[in-house]
Order: sequence, then structure tokens, then C-alpha cells
Amino acid sequence: MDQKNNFFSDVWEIVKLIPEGRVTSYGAIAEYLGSKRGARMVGWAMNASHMMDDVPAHRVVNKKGLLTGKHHFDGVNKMQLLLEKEGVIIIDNQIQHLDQIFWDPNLELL
DNA sequence: TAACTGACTCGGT
DNA sequence: CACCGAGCCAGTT
Repeated sequence: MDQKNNFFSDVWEIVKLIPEGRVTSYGAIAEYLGSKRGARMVGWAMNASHMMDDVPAHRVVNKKGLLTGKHHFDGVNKMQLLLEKEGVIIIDNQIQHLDQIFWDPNLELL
């Protein structure tokens, strides 16, 4: 599992482009890559992003703004802590004002 | 080689 | 309004 230049890299590049204090959804990234339903793969790519410390995976949440992937971090509350540190308000694993801080690659990155 | 899994999303009931 | 099932892509076993 060395650095592979494939789907993972593409996802990582987009995640790296997420501005601080902003978040996006797996589906948005998947859609940017051309596969709206490939959101599952995006999450899988995030799992592989562990070897990439430059990938702010904590800024990627599901469409509901729920921190579904928090359990895959070092600490269960690491993800929420990082987001709150950037000014994101999170209550019960759910991001507040999601529509305000939501960053859509198709819309913003275009 | 074939089958299973997964940090998702949408639509129907 | 809440729960259930199906669809999607690629990597892993």
C-alpha cells in the first residue's frame, strides 16, 4: 500500500483544498469526481488518507453534517475537537450552521 | 475468479 | 416523521 496515484489521490487533493473552518460532504466530492453515488468510495479513500497527514479528513462529513467518521480517528472526539478548533460548532456529533460553512467543490472550486 | 465490504445518498413505504 | 431497501465504485480477501 504505497502511495498510489489513483482515486485516493484525487479525493485527497480536493479535501486539501477545503478552506479552514469549512466542511464538505462525501457526496459532494464524489459528485465532483463524476460519481454522485460513489460517496462510499470517498469515505474509503479517507480511510486510506491516514498515511497522508496533509489530508484534513475531519473536514469531511456526511450530508447531514454528522461526524460519521469520528470513530476512525485517533480519538473518538479528535475529529470534533479539530473542527471546533477551526470555529465549527458541533452538537451531538452534528455540525451546526452546516449550510453556512458547507464548502461545495462543484460550486466554490469551480 | 468471485464475493464482500465500506467514514454515503436517495427514494419509497 | 421514522424506518427500510436499493444503488453506486473500487479495493480487499
